[in-house]
Amino acid sequence: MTIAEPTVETAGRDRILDEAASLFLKQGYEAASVRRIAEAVGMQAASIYHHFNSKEDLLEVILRRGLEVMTVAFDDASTATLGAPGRERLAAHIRAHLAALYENGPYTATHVTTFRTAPENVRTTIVPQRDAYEALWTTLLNDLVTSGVLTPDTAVGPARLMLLGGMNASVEWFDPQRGSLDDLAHLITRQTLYGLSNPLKN
Amino acid sequence: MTIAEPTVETAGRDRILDEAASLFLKQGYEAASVRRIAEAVGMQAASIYHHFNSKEDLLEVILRRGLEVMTVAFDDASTATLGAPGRERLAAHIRAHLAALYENGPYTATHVTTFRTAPENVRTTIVPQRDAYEALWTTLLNDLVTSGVLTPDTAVGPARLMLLGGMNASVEWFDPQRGSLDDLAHLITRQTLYGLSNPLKN
DNA sequence: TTGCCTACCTAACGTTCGTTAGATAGGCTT
DNA sequence: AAGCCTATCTAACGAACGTTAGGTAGGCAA
Repeated sequence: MTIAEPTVETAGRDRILDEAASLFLKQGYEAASVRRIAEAVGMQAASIYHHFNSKEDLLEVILRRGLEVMTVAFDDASTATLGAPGRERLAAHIRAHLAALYENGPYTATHVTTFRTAPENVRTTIVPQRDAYEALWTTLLNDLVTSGVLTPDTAVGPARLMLLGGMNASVEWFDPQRGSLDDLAHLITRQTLYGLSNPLKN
Repeated sequence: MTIAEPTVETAGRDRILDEAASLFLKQGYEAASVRRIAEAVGMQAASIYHHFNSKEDLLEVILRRGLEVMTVAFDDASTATLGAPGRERLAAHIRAHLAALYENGPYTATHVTTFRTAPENVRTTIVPQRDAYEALWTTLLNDLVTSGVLTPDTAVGPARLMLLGGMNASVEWFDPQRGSLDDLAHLITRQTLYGLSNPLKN
């Protein structure tokens, strides 16, 4: 009994997180009541509070986990393409972000759809970790500009926001059951690098 | 007293719509209570129900108005660039969609951020009108492919969703008070057509 | 001038919300 | 075997929710 709290990690807790994240994703944070979350898990509403201090606490854990899934995916893509050409590195990171959105549970998808309207105190505590993730992308894009892969006059800030925004918006229409994640990643990579213009009629 | 209902259109009603749309945009539909909306307008919660049948009714009117602002903007852009070159037509429609997001009130921005988690019956009644707007874009992009402006192997469906998704996602970061809407439109148009790749190192 | 209609008000309704208190049943430790 | 701890339960709290009933003041029409 040296350190008590953080070592406890039960299956019940993860079940709650899974169901809550799914409901937050589908209905939004406010619309998904603690009672409905509990019902989805198969327990009473009060039992949720054995695992979490409050509904806001539950949301914060979910948002943080979603961010962590993204960050890990980004780092994995970085180490996997350490010496690779710039275009390959970009492709790998796009693919990684999309994988974070559609694999390892609904946490990342819930994060990107719920963060904007989350209660202010929850949002505030998460902002630093979120800025860190965006900084990873900024560094990557800056590298690609410096190494000449991207146009020298690239506006890195807007480019990053458009790219991430476009990928995140795909949660509204892309169904990983119906479409291939690799196809989506290739499509977005190609469109990001070369655009839609017909090269023969430039 | 031939036709009573639809002729009534008061300033009070529009005030309610404005404040409600702003609150739905900032906090989400569920989090923005009727009482808070009424407070923002400067009246009592019960007075809202003199103008609207229910909170869902209020949301539906707002979502529909947001869609109408988009559609009118699109049609205006179409007639304004009837004989123009393909790239100019695309640029005009991108600029028009962004203008719909950031001018004429928060209705369009509220639509694109609130629609996904809106109550199902509200969403259902709006879907046809929404499909009609997306069809406008599909037709435009198909025309641009046929006329050779866009690559023949363009996947029009995903391309449309990425473009609209990227533009809509800009409501999370673009502030029309700080940045120029024309600059944003040019940036998105250019990135959509030509991508970020360095043409010298192709 | 009377009467009606519009646009608000006050008061209250039943429901659902997040949350807490306290009990219980089963498993692990001693 | 005794005691504790974890995970759940039932019951209930006060607050906030969307909504309704009924009243009132002012302007317009007859």
